[in-house]
Amino acid sequence: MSTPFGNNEPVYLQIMRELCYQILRGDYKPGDRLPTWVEAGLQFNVNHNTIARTYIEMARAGIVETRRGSGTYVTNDQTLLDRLHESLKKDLLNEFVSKMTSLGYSIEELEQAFREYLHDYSESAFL
Amino acid sequence: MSTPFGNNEPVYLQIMRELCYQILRGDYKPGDRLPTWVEAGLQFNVNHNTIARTYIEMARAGIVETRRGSGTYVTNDQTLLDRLHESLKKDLLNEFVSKMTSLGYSIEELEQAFREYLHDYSESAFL
Amino acid sequence: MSTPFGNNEPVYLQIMRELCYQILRGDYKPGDRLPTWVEAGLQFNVNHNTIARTYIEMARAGIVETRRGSGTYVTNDQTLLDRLHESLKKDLLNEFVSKMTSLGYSIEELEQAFREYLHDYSESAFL
Amino acid sequence: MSTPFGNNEPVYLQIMRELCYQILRGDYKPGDRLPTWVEAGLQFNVNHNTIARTYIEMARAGIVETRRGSGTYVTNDQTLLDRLHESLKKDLLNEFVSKMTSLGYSIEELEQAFREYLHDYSESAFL
DNA sequence: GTGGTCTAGACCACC
DNA sequence: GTGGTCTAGACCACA
Repeated sequence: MSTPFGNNEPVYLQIMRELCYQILRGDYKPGDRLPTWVEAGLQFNVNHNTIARTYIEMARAGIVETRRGSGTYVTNDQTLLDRLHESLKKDLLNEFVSKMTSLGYSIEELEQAFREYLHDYSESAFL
Repeated sequence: MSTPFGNNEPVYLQIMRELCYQILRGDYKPGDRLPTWVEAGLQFNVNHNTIARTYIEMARAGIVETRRGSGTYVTNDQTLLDRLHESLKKDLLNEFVSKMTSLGYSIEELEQAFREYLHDYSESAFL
Repeated sequence: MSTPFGNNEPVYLQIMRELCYQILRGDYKPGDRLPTWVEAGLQFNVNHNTIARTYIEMARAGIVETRRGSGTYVTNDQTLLDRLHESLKKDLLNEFVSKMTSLGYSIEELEQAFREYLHDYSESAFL
Repeated sequence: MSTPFGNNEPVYLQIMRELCYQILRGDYKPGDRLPTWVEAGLQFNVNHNTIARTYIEMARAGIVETRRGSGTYVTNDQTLLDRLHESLKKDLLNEFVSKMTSLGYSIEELEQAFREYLHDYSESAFL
């Protein structure tokens, strides 16, 4: 049964999230040059204008820095990246726990469900 | 620092989620009558047409049943509700774990972060 | 694949159609007494008020005649019934042919499709 | 004598049927762009929101595909269109035959009535 | 300029 | 009085 809540998130935000995750988990390090609009457009299979918008938003958040005629670079401000990392972690945890409790789960049931999930997850990893 | 990913979800879907959660956690039981368009509109502080759209979507998903001139009722199909509950639980777990791993967390770190979060959470509950 | 056009026809009209058909094909003859509201309500599994509305509409069309405290009777005006019969036949043919041509069928293709359908139909009748 | 069964079908469904027919008979080919909300609203002389609802339903049925900021396009899934065409044909035949038999026509009388109708129909075409 | 959402208010069909 | 449809017009997201 497919969940009845469609995914309406704009494409440029989905890409922004993906790129932020790649930066925060170290795929791109501070100072690294991100792919050009066209390259990233091909990677994500979207129009390069969509990538442009993504980079603009990331620049506004301070995560990247664009240099005219040179490219888009990951910020050197490691503190900012760390804060962002921590902030996203907390958001994910908050969202997950709050939605599960909205579904009627107590803290104990939540822990139980989480354990079961990870158990199944690691088993399936052996395949 | 506020997370740089805005929430663009349409209001009628937010309300749909909220109502589904209320049904699934038992606030409304199978066969119960939901608030009328106007009542729910006042509750959620939106126009009654937005509620109408919400109810249409929920009816299409089989979660509720509308009877003209009478009202909107929670389905009596407990099986469907159970399946929906299970499905939503899995979706939430999947989304949480997949995003955390995208952020670079290993399974162990994930468990660790989760435990810490719940620890802080239950401590703050004593306040 | 289920056709994407739902059936929104009001219940009282569906019942009216069914009763008219029963009269026109002779299940009820001119002068016959129709079931009471309550009886018909049980037959069609609807509220007796819905039957009341059905009978009112049929009376307005002259097909039946209600006598206070006695019941609802099929009209004795055979001419009216004949005209109604002819009229419904033409409507059905018109609607069918016009929709099929709207779907792009020529007269020849229409005849062909109709013959095929009746062929399959009579074959399946042997089962 | 006008048939006593009114047509209460919602406008947005009538338009949906009309557009589906136009697509299925080839007025719009797979991949073609349908008129915008406003254009179609002017064509059918309804509010653009009614067209919006029509397009939403057609998109849900997979007949069209909407691209934000670009337009609404006929699906490229020819198989789906073929199935829909076949399904609508069968529905029309089923409805016609079942209603005629409900009216008391035997298969032979049905064939006879159909032939007569087409005969008159083609004669009138010469006018 | 396109689709998508939302509002405010009207009218209708049904119960 | 409930759900269902439709209008008219506004604003936003996206391309």
